[in-house]
Amino acid sequence: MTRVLVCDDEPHIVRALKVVLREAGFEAVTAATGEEALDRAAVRPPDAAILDLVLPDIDGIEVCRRLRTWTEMPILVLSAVGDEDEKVRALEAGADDYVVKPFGPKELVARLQAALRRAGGSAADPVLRADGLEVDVAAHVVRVEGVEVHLTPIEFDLLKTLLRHRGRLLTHRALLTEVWGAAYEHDTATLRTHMSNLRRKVDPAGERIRTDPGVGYRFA
Amino acid sequence: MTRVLVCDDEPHIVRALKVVLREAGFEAVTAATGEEALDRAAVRPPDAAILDLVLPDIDGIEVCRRLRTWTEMPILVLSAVGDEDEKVRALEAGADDYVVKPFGPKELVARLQAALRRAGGSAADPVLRADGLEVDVAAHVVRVEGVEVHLTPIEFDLLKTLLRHRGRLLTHRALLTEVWGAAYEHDTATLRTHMSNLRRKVDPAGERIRTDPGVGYRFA
DNA sequence: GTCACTCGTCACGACGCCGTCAGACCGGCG
DNA sequence: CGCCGGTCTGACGGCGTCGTGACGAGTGAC
Repeated sequence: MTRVLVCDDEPHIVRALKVVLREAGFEAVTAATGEEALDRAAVRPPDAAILDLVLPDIDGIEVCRRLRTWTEMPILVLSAVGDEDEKVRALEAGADDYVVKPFGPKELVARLQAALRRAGGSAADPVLRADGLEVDVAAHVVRVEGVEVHLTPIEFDLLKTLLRHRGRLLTHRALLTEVWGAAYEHDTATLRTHMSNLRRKVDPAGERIRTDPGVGYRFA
Repeated sequence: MTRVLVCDDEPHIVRALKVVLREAGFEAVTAATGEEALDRAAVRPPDAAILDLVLPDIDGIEVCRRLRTWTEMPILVLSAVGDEDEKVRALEAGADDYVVKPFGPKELVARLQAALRRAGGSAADPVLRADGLEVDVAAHVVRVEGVEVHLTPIEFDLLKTLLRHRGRLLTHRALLTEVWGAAYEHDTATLRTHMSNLRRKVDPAGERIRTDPGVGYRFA
């Protein structure tokens, strides 16, 4: 689900935005101050941000500018004032849109979706990361310690399945039915071979993929 | 210089916009009707478009939709009415922004620049570049190491699609439906042939277009 | 200590996919 | 009517991927 960071100091606005976004199919992450917004974005980057201009600590424009030093996510700026210079400053600071309160919920969602659509073209896909491992599921790209590694289709599906249930134990049966199909349910020999090949490519040190003897495998 | 297509049926608005844009460093191309705007854009694609919603012949939203069938240029929609449903319709039709009259000239320019920034690079370049490869999508011109290369329509679409999703793996199905249409979904033989021809013309060294056996192709 | 079991690894053969070429078809143009 | 560029099809050699079997290592039960 697409995650949107909402930063506003007025609780009732935050609550309203949360409802609107949830109904439109987004997941809202909230922050009441600029610092908090920057922290949240740093810890787990959202797919877009909605910032109020007036915040208790730092200016919304400054938040926007700092976000832009490391991310290209769509940023919408909200404000109660429609002052033209303010709009220009926000847009020049890297905001994608400037919406004046009061605004309709449908308009906000439409503007957010327009910004996301525009960013989706050039922006990077969501990437699963773990240790020095990066898996871009959409682009079918796997990098180990930064260098790209070629995986065969089966190896990629195997790694994807392991990573999707990161930490959880996956039985042989679960992996075989997920990757090969129900007919291969008991073909553990094949699974061993491909797991070996996968490890050689993405886990030469043997730290990431653990085997639970007699049961299955898990991604640490 | 960045060229902006301005479409409005009120002459004094067009004149005002022209001045504003010129002062901001843009070149303005004008049209008074929707059809004229579509014609001008087709003959020589501008880098962005500003469309009034109310036009003598066809709806501004319809113009927007038709432009979107072949171009991704930033589109700003202007309107005298701030009706929310109208905004949503315009944004869903592919517009990047919706500005309600009356608006300040600086705001308009800032919004235009924000849209251009987001659209790709910073400015006027409809040219996709990678390695020693240049693809001018609008002009249908391809250069390899500086020398122009002739591509057939299919080869051009193929290269355009690969380049637009640079780095991402495109399955056979995705390429076939994108370039040929849904009916050719399983016609991999044709795809192979054209991919071979395309490689001979734009990638004789075999470094740019990669094959993922059993899955598809990608542009490195 | 021995046995049974499972796991990881390697080598090998089979199969299917890939790249390439030659040729047929078709519409546009002179 | 003949030429020509563009597209699709079929055939063929080559190579990558996959599944199988064999072998040694590790582990726990008795």
